[in-house]
Amino acid sequence: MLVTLGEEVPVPQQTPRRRAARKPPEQRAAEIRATARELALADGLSAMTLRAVAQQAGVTPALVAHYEPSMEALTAETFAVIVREEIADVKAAVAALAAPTERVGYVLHTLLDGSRDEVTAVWVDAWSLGRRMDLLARAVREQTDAWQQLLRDLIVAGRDAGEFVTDDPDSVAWLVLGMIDGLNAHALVHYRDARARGLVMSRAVESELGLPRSALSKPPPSKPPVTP
Amino acid sequence: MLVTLGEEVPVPQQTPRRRAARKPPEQRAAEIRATARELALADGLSAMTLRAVAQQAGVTPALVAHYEPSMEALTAETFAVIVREEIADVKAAVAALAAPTERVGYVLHTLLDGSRDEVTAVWVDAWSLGRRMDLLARAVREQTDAWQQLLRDLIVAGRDAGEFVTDDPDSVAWLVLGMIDGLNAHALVHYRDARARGLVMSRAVESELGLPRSALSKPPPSKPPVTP
DNA sequence: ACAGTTATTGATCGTATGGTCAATAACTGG
DNA sequence: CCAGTTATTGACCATACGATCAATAACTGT
Repeated sequence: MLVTLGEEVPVPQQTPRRRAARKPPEQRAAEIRATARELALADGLSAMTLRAVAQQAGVTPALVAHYEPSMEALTAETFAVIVREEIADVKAAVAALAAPTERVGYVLHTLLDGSRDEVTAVWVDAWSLGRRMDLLARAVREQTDAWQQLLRDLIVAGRDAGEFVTDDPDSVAWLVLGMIDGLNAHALVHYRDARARGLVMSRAVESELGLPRSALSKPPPSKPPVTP
Repeated sequence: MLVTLGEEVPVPQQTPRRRAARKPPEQRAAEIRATARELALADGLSAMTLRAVAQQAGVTPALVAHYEPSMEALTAETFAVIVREEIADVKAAVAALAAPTERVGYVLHTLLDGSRDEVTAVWVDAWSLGRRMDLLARAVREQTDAWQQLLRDLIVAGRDAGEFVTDDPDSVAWLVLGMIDGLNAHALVHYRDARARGLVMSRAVESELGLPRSALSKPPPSKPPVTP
């Protein structure tokens, strides 16, 4: 075979990626974690590979590995960040509402109207991956507890205010959380009408909390602030 | 470097695996699918790789690839088989019970007592993988519908028999299915007392079906037959 | 302007994935 | 007993994964 000098080597070379600018470690670390968060929300936790994060961050895989202890740790941490953010969002929104009934109504509505499907996908991935990743499983447990606690606190407050009637706020909180997660998981692969889901859910919770029919099914009065 | 004749080659060679016996294609195909089923139940759908199935079946990866159109197809089919089996189990067990209330009580009990955690894990994997595997997503939709239909039929029968009161069996069926899936997903990573889950769930369903308190919370009278 | 520090990288390793295909070896019927 | 059929395999391919480490290049303080 003849060798032609100056032959074009068919290196794919997708956008040659020049060297990343040197930045203070804290900033770079923050950027990498932010990128991981975006990636997880966009394509799921399992799409959050070393290489994918690196490319999205405009950086070498080696650098991601340098800043993060392991991909499992980054996955667990990213999951926790996303859920903490969701919880903080909801807490902030709820704080702007006065009555416990309104508050619970808002929570059900915002969690079931399909506007948080990306987060649902992250939860589902976490349940699945959590069986093989201990750190992630731990994070899932913690965040599940945090959610349950939020719901329980709302319920207890409502009971103390005389709006709800229940003898077991803890169990009701677990039940409601289970309903939300289950219905959302279904919605992920099988889009039934979000409205229908919201209605049946509201009815069930009304009954659990001793509320009059359709006390929860009305949409919330206004759209509270949401961290972007 | 000197070459020693008769040198031991450090091939790992874990149980040399002699050639698999020649079998009729239908039988071999059945064995491979059975192996896939066992693997999925034992370690989850995502553990069901070409090589893992092959090794478990005592066969070469190439043979698995030869008998199955693709791993995605095998995954989807295995998922469907497992869930169809679960549904058939429950249907058979329920048929042995007389009253609709008993039937619903049995379903709740058997789905929430933790004895079907392997299947729950398969569901969770399917929700997660289904976002990237179209065939699997399709199977998930079909089997979700099948489950909903089973529940709805039970509810309608109970209403017709005058035991249940509800004006929307379809929605109640979706709600109950959602509760079950959500609580089971939680149980997968976070073992709360199965008994507690069953109780709160029973109470909620009693209320949805207009049943008297603790009509469902009693354990079923006897253990109906289960396909192994 | 130079030396020291350190953020970033390329090269590489070992392992895993799903998939293809010609070659092999075990049956089968004549 | 032999020829034809075919179930099974080994040898690959291309790709992806997480991770490590010496080398490089961009800053910093003097």
